[in-house]
Amino acid sequence: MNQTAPIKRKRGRPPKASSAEYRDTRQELITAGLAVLTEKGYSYTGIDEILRKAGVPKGSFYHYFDNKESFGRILIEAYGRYFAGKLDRWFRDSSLSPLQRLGAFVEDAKAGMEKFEFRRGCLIGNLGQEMTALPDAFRALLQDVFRDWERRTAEVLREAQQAGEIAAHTQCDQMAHFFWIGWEGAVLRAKLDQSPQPLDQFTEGFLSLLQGN
Amino acid sequence: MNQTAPIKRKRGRPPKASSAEYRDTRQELITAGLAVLTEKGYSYTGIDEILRKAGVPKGSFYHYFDNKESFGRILIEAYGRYFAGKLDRWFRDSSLSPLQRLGAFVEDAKAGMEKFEFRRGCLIGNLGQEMTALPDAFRALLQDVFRDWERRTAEVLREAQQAGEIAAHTQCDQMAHFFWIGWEGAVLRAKLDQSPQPLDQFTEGFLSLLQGN
DNA sequence: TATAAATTAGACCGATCGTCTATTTAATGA
DNA sequence: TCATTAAATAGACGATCGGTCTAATTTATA
Repeated sequence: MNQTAPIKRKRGRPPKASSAEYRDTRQELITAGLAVLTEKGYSYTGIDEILRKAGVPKGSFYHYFDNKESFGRILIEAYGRYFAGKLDRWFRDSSLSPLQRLGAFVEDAKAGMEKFEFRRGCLIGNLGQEMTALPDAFRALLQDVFRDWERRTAEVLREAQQAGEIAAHTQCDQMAHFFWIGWEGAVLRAKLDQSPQPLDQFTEGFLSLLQGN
Repeated sequence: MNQTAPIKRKRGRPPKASSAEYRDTRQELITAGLAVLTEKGYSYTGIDEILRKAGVPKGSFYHYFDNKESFGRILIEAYGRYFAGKLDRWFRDSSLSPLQRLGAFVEDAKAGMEKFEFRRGCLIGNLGQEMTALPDAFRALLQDVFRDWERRTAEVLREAQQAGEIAAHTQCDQMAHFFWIGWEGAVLRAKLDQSPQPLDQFTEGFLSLLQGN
């Protein structure tokens, strides 16, 4: 996010000593790309805007990436991994009960949206919505990410079951699927309303569905 | 949708007799605009694409509308009205119980998505997601539409309450809000998965939340 | 019959899109 | 040490965007 040093970007092959710079430009493009695409999606976003944000000249982009589509694929995978890590961080926190872990994730996600004044949403949700305008190859990637997140969520629900927090007959896989269907809607609405309220409202409903109010 | 007659579009002032044609071009632009924007959203869609789809030359667009933003506002309002009518049609069908009316709406919406092979979603949801890339004036319009749909939905829930289909302590306004938060997520996911399954999954969860299993 | 109103035709502008070639700099191998 | 190659940036390129504008055409109106 922050430019730790005002690195001079120079033409030509970089000196080997500072080989840190080699990866830097590429990583800065990915970071800037995620920032912009979580806000505005893929189709409408121009490469120029990402380059401007990263302070990288246009020629560099096509040195590090084949084209916009390839860049998009890399962003989807990077975001999927990033978010899976975030899920794990909370879902494996044994100092909390399984349902509390779910609640802790929600609070974290809320804070994440608030931090950017609800301008940034979920990359996967954004791209899912504009799927008809996207390269076909994106569909399977986006579906894979959801499958992964749902698998992790189902796992924490099964732990809640074992801990007796939710009924034994609860169908955890289906509930995890339901969560991610509705959660993306809540993120969308939070962006529209510029408020965490939809995230809370959906979470409350989901928890009360889990516990059979 | 279908061109009922192969109307010849002519230059010059139209004859007064067929004053139907006066509104025709304007209406065809709106229809084509809705078709494209429910698929791809606002920002990435060019006016040219809408004109091509409607078979209308560019000069006509700026005769009927001030600019793209104004056109967008008109589409939001048109879609809001269109969908409110669809809601009313089902929610006021007294041959069905209140909860059955909700289910009938869901079936109708599912059929609507299937008809276009899950390429078209909800205009309001689409625009909500890309809000950061939209004219500021759109925000309030989109929120108004959701408020309107939620009001109509809360009404049918209250009727379900009176009919004893759901508990008396159910907070109908909140439940209607929950429905529309999650429903938009389900539409998004149905588009990604090209399947009605997410719509069914969300509806099943919502109904079971309502009935407090 | 002259003028005004309504509509379409399509050229045009500056900006921006994604892509590609040329240039510059440093590492490498003989 | 010097030619060659690898790594990176610079910026041109044609296509297309939203938006505007003038001209052309047709009918209504007075």
